[in-house]
Amino acid sequence: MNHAQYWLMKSEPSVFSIEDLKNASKQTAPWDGVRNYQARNFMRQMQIGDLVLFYHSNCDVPGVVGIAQVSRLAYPDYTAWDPLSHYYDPKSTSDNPRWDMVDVQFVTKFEKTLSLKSLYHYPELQDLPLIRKGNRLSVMPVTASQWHFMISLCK
DNA sequence: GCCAACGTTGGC
DNA sequence: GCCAACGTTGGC
Repeated sequence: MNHAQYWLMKSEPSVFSIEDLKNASKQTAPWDGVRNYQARNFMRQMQIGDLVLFYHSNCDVPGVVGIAQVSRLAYPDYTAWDPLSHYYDPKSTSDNPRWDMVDVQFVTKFEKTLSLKSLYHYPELQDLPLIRKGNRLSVMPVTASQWHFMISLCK
């Protein structure tokens, strides 16, 4: 793997959890439903093999729960075309798709959740968008040093 | 369930 | 292009 990039992606576990990814066919699933341009643009920058911190939001203990890797480059999010989908967006058409997604594959689940609350304590992570006040970005880049620091916290 | 922060929409 | 209104996110 050459020059993998690092990312963090949020999901509500009641909708799609790391367990769901682990149990999915080929332990792989499309990261659908992103409806934010900045987040979409980050997904367009992803490469096969990029590593992803899987984050659980809107739950008892919000935090990083494991690792996934990008297994397919960005392609149109077809849930935007499905009128019955929660993610339906009539402004996205197959001729001119507005939203993209990537596929991610399960890598590992941490024994303990790396809680958001604990992450606030570390100056090493002060520039991580996740812990900036009011940040709601659901897909964000993580620097190599931030990545290695967070991984070291899991040991 | 509350609500602060933020993004998007659309009238003008 | 401004900006008020509105909808969503997501921690608490």
